[in-house]
Amino acid sequence: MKNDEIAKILFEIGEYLDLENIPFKPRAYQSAALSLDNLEKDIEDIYREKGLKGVQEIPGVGKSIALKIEEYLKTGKVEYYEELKRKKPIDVKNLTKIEGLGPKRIDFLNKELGIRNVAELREAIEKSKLKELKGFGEKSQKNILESIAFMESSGLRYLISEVAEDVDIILERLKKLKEVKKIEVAGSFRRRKETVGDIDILVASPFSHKIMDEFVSLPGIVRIWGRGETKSSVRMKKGYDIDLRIVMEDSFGSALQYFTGSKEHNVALRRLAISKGYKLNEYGLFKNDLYKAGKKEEDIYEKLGLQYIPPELRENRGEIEAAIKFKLPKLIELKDVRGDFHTHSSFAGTLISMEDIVLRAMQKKYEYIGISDHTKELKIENGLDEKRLALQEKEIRKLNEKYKIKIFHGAEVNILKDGSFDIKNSALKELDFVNIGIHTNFKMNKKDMTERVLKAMSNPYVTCLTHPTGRIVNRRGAFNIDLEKIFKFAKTNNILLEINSSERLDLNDYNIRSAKEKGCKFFINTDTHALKQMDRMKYGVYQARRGWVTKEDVINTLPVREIEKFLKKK
DNA sequence: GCCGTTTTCGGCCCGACTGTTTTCAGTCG
Repeated sequence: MKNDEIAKILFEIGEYLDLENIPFKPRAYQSAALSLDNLEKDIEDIYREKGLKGVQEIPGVGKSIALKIEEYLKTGKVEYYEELKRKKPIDVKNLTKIEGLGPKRIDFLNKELGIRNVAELREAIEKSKLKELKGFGEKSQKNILESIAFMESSGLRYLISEVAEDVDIILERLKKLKEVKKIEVAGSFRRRKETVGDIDILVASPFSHKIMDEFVSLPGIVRIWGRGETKSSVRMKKGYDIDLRIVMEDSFGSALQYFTGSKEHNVALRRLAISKGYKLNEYGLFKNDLYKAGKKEEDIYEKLGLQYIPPELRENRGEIEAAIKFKLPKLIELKDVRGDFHTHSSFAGTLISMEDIVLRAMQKKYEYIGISDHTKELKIENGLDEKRLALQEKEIRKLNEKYKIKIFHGAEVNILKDGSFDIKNSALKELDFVNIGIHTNFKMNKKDMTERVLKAMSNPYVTCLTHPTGRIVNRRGAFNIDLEKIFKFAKTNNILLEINSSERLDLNDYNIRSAKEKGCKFFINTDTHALKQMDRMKYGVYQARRGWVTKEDVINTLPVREIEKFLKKK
């Protein structure tokens, strides 16, 4: 989609204008960029269908920016942007990533030392030129150099599943202190964003010394960035930072709201507060300087006349408007899930027996469990052919007799390059459910890939399309596919879409929401290849929540009788 | 440059911290 490309250009225009110290325009460009980034529809389609007027309907896009978007769609370039780059050939995008450097200082460094990019900045520091400048010194020079080094060594964001364990340990340790009255994780971790840059932990307490002492002596810390009365930061072994903030109990709710973000949500919320004659900050909600709320987060939303907004929805993607009308969906919860339809057993490629899977499912108090091994094309997974699938059926029947939990027999069938399957319909017919997914030939153009998947979905035995975009967070991007068409087809033909809880997290939050809006239903599955992975269901549920999904949208929340009916219809 | 149940003109979120100053600009979240 051109959306990203244009968003990037608009964002950078904002950064260049920032360098020139122009007020307000930078924000205008950057909010238009954000809005474009969040757009569900393809900007090219919008322009084709509704022209310039349609483009102007995008929030934050007025006449001037719409014209620039049109120019890009027609010529592949925005002259205004090219001119800004010519005038100031500075790599603003990467320079602003360096901590302690913003537009003003970048422009200053360019004027004083002619610095245009990170490499030249590093060179200047190595020659100790920076610290001679007005407003810079030994310390800022050192900090900048460290930030460059860190950026070059990692730069990635972390999956929440990668940091969750550390977070749990820290919370448990700090909770034990009697000085800690309340404690919560805030930031993007609390919003359950798929990846986080750092972790924010918030504590309510009147005494802070002991808490800070404990915090900076936690296991896994490699360095301490700062240590103050109310705020300290540490760098963890894995490479990310944890910030701890201590506030008074009366401000805990407002601080939690503030530090949970997102930034965009907070900006919108504060605007709303102002329009109602309030002032909102991390210390509380005030009217005429009188404290009105702040102890509990819920009170702030209530005083503003809003339904409580769960953290997962706080992205300024319509949640405030919905909360004004008390029309927020009741989001799905982990406890609503009654089974898992994507597990791989040792009958094919993994090390876990079907019985292990069944026992683990019972431990989780599931009502049912689906076993879905790969089919034969996936040699590496020892994929099953028709014969072995029939053998597996016998084993599963035995297990069904032995245990109370209902075991469904399925498969994860490969969608071949031409959209056909690597296994016969006669075998699929015998299964309780059929997942289909792409595991090979990722590199196709959008049209061919879409046709391939649509053809696969037209097979009458298909229950669910697994990991529909093929992406793996931080590792592999989505393949080219027209999701709008896929979602429409899924809705019409009653095919479920998978919310995959593994590091794929596929569908992602945006796609989930757009599928839901088209009336699609989902499976949330773990894609288990090792027993422990059956525990990651929660990450799929988080994504679902971020996609505004309710229990009713997810088929594996149904009681066993109803899900049997659902599957039999296929 | 964008936007509108006080406005088509005049606003645009806000407080803390850092490193540098000697009262504050710039940056961050």
